[in-house]
Amino acid sequence: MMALRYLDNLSDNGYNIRMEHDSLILIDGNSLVNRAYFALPPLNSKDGVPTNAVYGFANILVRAILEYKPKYIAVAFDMRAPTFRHKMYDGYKATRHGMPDDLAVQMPILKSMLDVMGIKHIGIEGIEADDVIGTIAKAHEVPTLILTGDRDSFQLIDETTSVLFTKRGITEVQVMTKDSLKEYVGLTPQQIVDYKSLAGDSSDNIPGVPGIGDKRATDLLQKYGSAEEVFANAENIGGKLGEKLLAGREISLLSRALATIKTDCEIDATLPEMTYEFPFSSSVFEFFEHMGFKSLVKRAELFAESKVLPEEKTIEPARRIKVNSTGELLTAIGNAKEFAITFGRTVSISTDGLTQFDVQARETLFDVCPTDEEIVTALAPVLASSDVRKIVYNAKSAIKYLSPLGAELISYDDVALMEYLTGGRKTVTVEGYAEAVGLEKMDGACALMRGALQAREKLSALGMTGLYDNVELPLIEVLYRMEKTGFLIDRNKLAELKSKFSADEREIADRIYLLVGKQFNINSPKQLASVLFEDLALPYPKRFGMTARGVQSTSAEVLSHISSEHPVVPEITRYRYVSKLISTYIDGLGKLADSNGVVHTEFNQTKTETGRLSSSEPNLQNIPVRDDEGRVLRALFVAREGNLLVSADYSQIELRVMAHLSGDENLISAFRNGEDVHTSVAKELFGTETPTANERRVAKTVNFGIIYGMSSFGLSERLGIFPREAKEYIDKYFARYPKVKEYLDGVVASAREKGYAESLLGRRRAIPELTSGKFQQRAFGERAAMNMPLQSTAADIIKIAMLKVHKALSGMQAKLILQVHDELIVDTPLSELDSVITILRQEMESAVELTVPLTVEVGCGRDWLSCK
DNA sequence: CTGATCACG
DNA sequence: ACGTACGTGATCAGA
Repeated sequence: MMALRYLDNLSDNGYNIRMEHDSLILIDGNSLVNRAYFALPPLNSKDGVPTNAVYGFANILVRAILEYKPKYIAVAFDMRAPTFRHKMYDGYKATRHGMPDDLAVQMPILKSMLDVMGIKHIGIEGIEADDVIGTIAKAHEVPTLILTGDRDSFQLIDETTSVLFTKRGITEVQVMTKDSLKEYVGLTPQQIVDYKSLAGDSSDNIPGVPGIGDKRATDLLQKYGSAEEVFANAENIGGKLGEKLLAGREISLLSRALATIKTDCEIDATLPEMTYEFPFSSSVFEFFEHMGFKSLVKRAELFAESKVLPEEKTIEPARRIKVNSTGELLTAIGNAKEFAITFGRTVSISTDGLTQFDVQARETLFDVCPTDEEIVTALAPVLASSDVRKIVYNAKSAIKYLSPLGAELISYDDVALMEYLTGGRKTVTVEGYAEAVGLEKMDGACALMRGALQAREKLSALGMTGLYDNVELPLIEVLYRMEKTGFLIDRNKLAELKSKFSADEREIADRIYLLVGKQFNINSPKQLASVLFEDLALPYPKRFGMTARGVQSTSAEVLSHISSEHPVVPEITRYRYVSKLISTYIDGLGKLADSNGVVHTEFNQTKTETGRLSSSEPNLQNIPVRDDEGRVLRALFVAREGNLLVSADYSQIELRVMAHLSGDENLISAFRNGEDVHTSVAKELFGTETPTANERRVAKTVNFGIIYGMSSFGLSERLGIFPREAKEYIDKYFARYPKVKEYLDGVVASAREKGYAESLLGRRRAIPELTSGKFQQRAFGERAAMNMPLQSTAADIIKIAMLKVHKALSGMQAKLILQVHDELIVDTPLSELDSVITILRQEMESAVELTVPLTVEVGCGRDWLSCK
């Protein structure tokens, strides 16, 4: 029981946690070395031998040793010989390819490294590494951690065994215990094998029951508990699903046998054999040196004798002081007018950038540690004080952390935001930030204190203080409120659309199988290409090249070119569409709704190159609208009980910005006269007072092209005409709007000279591609430079509008809930409807004053669909 | 994980 | 002579 408790509490950086028992780490050598190999760029030792996989392996091994201080370690490797699973099923791991050569040569090096370290490694012909690990894990009572990137191992989790799971290559690990498995995967360890017996496993080529995938397998197991019970109830389940189950019973039993890790192999591995020497001996040091593992050689704590090379870095290390009470933390803050603070399992503060005080938060091994609540309660007055400036990294996430603990964050600087504005750096973790500035990852508070000083100077030097103080910083609170309020989903409608689209999807799939004469995975571009261009021998339009994987593209564009070649092609196009609607928008949305049916998107403020926001989990900025069939999904987004949604969007904001920035009289007068800009441009291009619908369409495409820095080729593609004709349109456009041409040329020239393009409010984007020697890169830089001020100024404008709208709505019930680049949505009580419409129009149109009017179109309705 | 595909402004 | 419009995020397959 104890093992579970401490494993559960191990932090990412458990530097002051001690194991209370002698523990064992079992490593899946092949899994880890593979991940290391693919995660790292090619590296070589002095003699030119590839080393990236060994280096990655060494790094994660060292991290595990330092964090968990295991008494025993063993590494298991797969051998070449076939195992009982291959004999049972020909296809087992049949989709696996052999190791790349430059990985294979590293295997003996890796094993000699383990030998030098005195770490036992085991490879037995005919027994897979998983089975070796399973057997050893079950044979010993000690707390055991299995280090692997392979999810199969989750079935071995029990009271004393957990899995250290590598994620994102090898940069992150997650401890998977019984409880966290339930939380993240939704299954018990016992159910993992059941799951594979139903869903199969494509990486090992375990078949599973045809027609049962991840979702259905999980649902069935959550409902019936075990695969056995699922089959016992197969007849009651009925329908297609029931049939699939009944038909797939045999294959499921085979799959189960393949997926079950053996725990009773003949392996002799006693605990004493699995001890190792740490800190490492000088031969390990020499090995690292010979291999060129510089960062490992520098770490004194790894080696018994101090043979460490002189430190190159000149950055003064942080002094870290561990405190045991909230009182000591408050004393450390003292009367400081500002201090840096990081939250997490450890709360750290620094007032001078040199010394950092850490207190371990949350439940830990040590009863003396205060809880999150205790720390936050003690700090609450100073966090909420407008007299003390708090320096944080990603304030919105700090506010989210503090809010449920009853604390507010008022008066702060956000280093992540400053870094984004001044250096175009995207937000990482505070630990990542500390490392990026040359400190240890634990020295977050010190890094922030130092970074804030520099970043403020840089903001001021770049003329961005106003953008930061008056727009980006206050926007944090607005975004937080929007996220917290969230958007209500109509769950009845969701279920209704789900069954309607799913039935549709099944029918289309059946028609496709009938038309091509076999079943295959329509979602697999590779399988689809082989069906279309080999089985059916349809002509592949040759202007579409091969994809990076060396197969023909099956994109909607390719399909549209061959749609009349075979009746299956339009069916596939439609299947794609319906399947996209289901997986991304229906299932995706359902998973992310809270218990009240509300989705809380995250607005990312430090993500884009241009200063736009982005939205994720779920992304509410790409809900279908362009096709009638998909647009109905907007009816899922509804106003709260008794309320209405009001949607307001800027009309042609980017073209208006271009009119303003270029000063082109012709364009300006079109907007001042309230003309439809596409029609105006059509008149100019075609020399007619009454352009046809098609002429307007062409003009609209040209307008978009201008915003995106188009080429004649690009325009010709989209209009389906020859590049020569497209060039005529472009020349004509620039002849009629000469200052637009001047302006765009000027932007590119200025960006090339200064190295960046900028928006109306002084937001910058560095464009180093402009000075590249490669034509392709340079051309990209030119297009990006032309687009940036337009997209970015539009982003500035709606951010100002959001601040104004939020302020104007204060004290009302109506709430801003969504921004979609040029659109704002407010959920409002009926009683406030008129005021809200007025506020939106007023505040959005007056956000900035341009030489052309900014106009806003407003609509309202019970749901988002009916707002238009 | 990366690439292919496709949803949005 | 080069390759082909700017900016995003989610899902799936397959390595």
